[in-house]
This record gives sequence, C-alpha cells and structure tokens, in this order.
Amino acid sequence: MEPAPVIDLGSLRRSCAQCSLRQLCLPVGIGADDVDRIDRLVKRRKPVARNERLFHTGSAMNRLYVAREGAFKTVAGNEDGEEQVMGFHLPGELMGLDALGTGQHRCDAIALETAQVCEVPLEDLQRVAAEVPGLQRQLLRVIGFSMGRDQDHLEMMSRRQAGDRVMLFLHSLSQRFEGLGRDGAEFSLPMTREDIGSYLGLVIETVSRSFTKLQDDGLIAVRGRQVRLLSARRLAEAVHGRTN
Amino acid sequence: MEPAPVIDLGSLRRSCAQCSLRQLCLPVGIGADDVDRIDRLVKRRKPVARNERLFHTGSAMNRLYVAREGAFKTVAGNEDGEEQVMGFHLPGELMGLDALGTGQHRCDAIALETAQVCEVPLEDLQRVAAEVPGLQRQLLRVIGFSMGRDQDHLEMMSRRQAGDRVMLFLHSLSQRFEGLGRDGAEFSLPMTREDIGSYLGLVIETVSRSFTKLQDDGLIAVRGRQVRLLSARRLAEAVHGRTN
DNA sequence: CGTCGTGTTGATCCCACTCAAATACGGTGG
DNA sequence: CCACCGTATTTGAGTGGGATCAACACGACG
Repeated sequence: MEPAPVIDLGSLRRSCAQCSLRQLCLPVGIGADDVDRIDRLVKRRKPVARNERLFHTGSAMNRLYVAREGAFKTVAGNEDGEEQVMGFHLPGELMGLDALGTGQHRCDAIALETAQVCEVPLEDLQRVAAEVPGLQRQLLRVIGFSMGRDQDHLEMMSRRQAGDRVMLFLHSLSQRFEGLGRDGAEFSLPMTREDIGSYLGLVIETVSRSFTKLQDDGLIAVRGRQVRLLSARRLAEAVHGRTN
Repeated sequence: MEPAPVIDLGSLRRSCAQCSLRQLCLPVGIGADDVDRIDRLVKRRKPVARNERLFHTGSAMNRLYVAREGAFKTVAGNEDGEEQVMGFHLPGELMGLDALGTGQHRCDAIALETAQVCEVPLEDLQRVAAEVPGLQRQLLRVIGFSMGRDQDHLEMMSRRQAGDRVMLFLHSLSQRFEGLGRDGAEFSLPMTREDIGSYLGLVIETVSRSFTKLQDDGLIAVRGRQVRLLSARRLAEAVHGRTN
C-alpha cells in the first residue's frame, strides 16, 4: 500500500471547503475545483490579538478582509482626536470595503477580542471573479450585505430616542448572531459600552441608562456584557417604529 | 457618392462616448469598441418627473440606476409612516445598490426635480464586466464611492451639534458639485429643508435655525435654496472637528 | 385674490449631555 | 487565596440644546 500523503490537518480544517462560513463567502453550487482555486487565494493570518489593527486610516488597500472568528470594529478618526465607531464586524462579514473608492482606507479595523481573519488580495480576487461563474455575483452580494448593515446603522442613528437606538442595535445584533447559527436571544456583547455609544451617537452614560431602562421595562435582561432578549414580540414592535 | 447613413443626433449626444459623466462610469483608457459595447447595455429613460419613483421598497432589483441629470433622494419607510432620507444622488452617482444583498430594494428612489437617468440591467453588466478589462474594477470603484458617501453621512449623523451636521452637509454637497465641474462655493439646493432634516436626523425648524445661525456667523449666505459658502477656511476647520 | 407648499421665527418643555462619584469587574502579583 | 489596581460600568444631580407646539412670511399658481 502506498504511504498516505502527508496532510496538514490544521490547514485542512481551515480551508474554505471545511469552513463553517463557507456559505457566506462562496457562491452556492460552486464546484470543488473552483473552491480549491479560491482557497489558494486566501491568506490566513495567525490569530489577531485584542486591540490589534488589521489596517489603518490612510493606508493603501490591497486586500479584502473577512472576519472568521471573533469580532472587530472599524473606527474613523476625527483629526481632533475624537473617534467614531463606523461598524462592528462578526464572522463572515467583510472589512476594508471603505477603500474601494479611493484605494485608501478611511478607517481603522480593530479586533475587539482575539480573532481569526482571512485576507484575500483584491487583484487576485478580481481576476478569479472574472472566470469563476457566480463568484463575481457573490462578491457583489456580500458587498450588498455590508451596505445593508450600514443602512441599518443609519436607521438606528435616525431614531430620536436613545432607548430606540439601543433597542434597534440589540435587535440587529441578534439577527446577525442568528444568521451565524448562534442563539439570537442570548449572547455576549463583544464591545464595550463606549463602543456602543460611539456607534449610536450616544454618550456612555446614556447607553448604560438605556440598558437598565430596557431591563426595568422587561424587554431585556442585562448583566455586564451578557444580554438576553425577553420579548421578541415587543422588541419587534418597537423596532418597527411603534414608540409605545 | 453614397447617401450618408441616417444618424439619430439625439441618441448620439446621449451615448456614453459623448457623456460628460463618462469618466464617472467608464474605466480610464477603455477602447472605443468596449465603450460601444457598454453603451448598448444602457437603457435611457425619458425624463423622470419630479416626485416620480425609479423603484420601490420591496420590489426586486434587476438593474442599476445612474443619475444623469437632476438629483434624487432615496427614502426608507418605517412601517409606521415615518420616512427617513437615506441619501441624495447627484449626476454620475449610483442608485439601487441597496438591493445588492437581498435582491430586493429597501428604499424608494424619488426624483427631486425633473431628471434624466441611465439604467443598466445587472445581468448584462456582470456578463460584460467579466470580459471587458477594467470595467469590473470600475464597478467596484463607483460602488466604493457610493459607500464613501454613506460613510460621510454617518459622520454627519455622529455630530452632536445641529450646526455641525448642517455644516458638514453643505461641505459634502459642495465637494460633490465641484467633482461635477460645477461651482462648489455657490449652488442651489435640490432638496427641501424637510429632506435635509430627515437626512441629518433633525426637525425642519432646527435645520432652518442652523442655516440662519451659520449666516449670522458669516460662514454662509442663504436665501431660500440658494447657498453661498463664504469662508472655505473656517468651514474646513469646522468640518475637521474643531467646534470653535 | 386666495390657496397651498415651503420656510422662518418665537416660546416652552424634555431628554440626553455634562460633571461627579460610587461600584463592579478582570487581571496581576504576592 | 487574597489584596490591589486599572478599567469598565452604573447611578445621581443639574444644565442646555433640540424637539414640540404655534404663528407667521413668502412665493408659485390657479
């Protein structure tokens, strides 16, 4: 019998073919050989430490980033020191798109916790996308999802009441967790109250007060970063504009 | 001598090759035959009347829209009747990207004035983009610019002071007008105060008061929808975070 | 001239920001 | 295991800026 070829179990497990997020990145019904081709494009970094940056404002973009495990935030810095959280990025979600227009990043991407990330050189991706049917379409789709989250963000920001913003925020996070196959009703927030405040245009104290208010009203249960959504019905009502 | 072929002067003038926005849509250094090929994809509607809708929330996306002349707004509707202006769209700017993810539009696109628009079937565009070098890249670029404007919007919304939001708004509009070769220091607003308020998360009265305040402070001159930016320096300072 | 849509201005109220302080939490070293 | 420290979070009291309610001005158009 031939000796079995040496297989790197680690890299196999981390391959696109085995990835739990496969459906988020790859077109449906793609052939195994095409998966393999895409897989060879992907560079997988060693774990990203908490507070480590994937890219910086002003730096040239040459790759797209996909969170694979752990969460990130993207932060745009006002020249006078104030920073604004532009988005949070869960596994399967793209980062770096902000530079598609100018070629230069306009925000920093920072790991909120120890994380894993896939990086894809944009040049290569475009070349392959022109050849692999469905990949181009899939790329546009994930870009579209990213824009959809930005629109959600905008809709949060357009709410006048702090409690409404926080509620929409929790609802949105819940949906995204569910999309990852996790529990959408109970989860742990990967970001600080400060991050949430910046993201929602509120100060940290207001975020904190909103959480306790929502808890007093019986909508959620909160202890530190652990959150449980209690009344999906009332939450959805509130999300859809009713201010009762 | 052969009789000259019949030429439709109107459609020639409206062709991509002659379009003043050509550089915004097409890759640089593209060949004349490729321009022609793209040109044949584009459907040009008859003028869009004020308040007419290009597409509706919930409808399936099958094309991308480019404003060619005149301005549009995109509006997301809360189920309870409240509408939120998600963006304004000047000539050369894309509309319809909101549906890239799900395939269904999540806002309405409404003409703010009589307008012209180019429509490109997404299917066809993707097919040609896979073949014409640079077109795919250009598509990503204009999508990137669109996301950049959304980020600008978010940065406006993150300002606490109403005056700052309005100032950023005017600055952003000014930049976009300049990019079109128009006067960035004096222009006419295509949208109502109400639209601006919705866009910025302010009520109409606050928008109005902010305008008069900015005028009293000598930063702008306003009469109705006619706006002149007086101090580019102080405006830029204010934009970059200093709250003086 | 009257009407409607749009924009401005005034008076008042309320919610989120600000300042301040107490408390809980996580990690580190003894 | 516990004491300690820095960070994160919560809670309280007071203030200010934008929302709200209301009235009026302006221009386009029939």
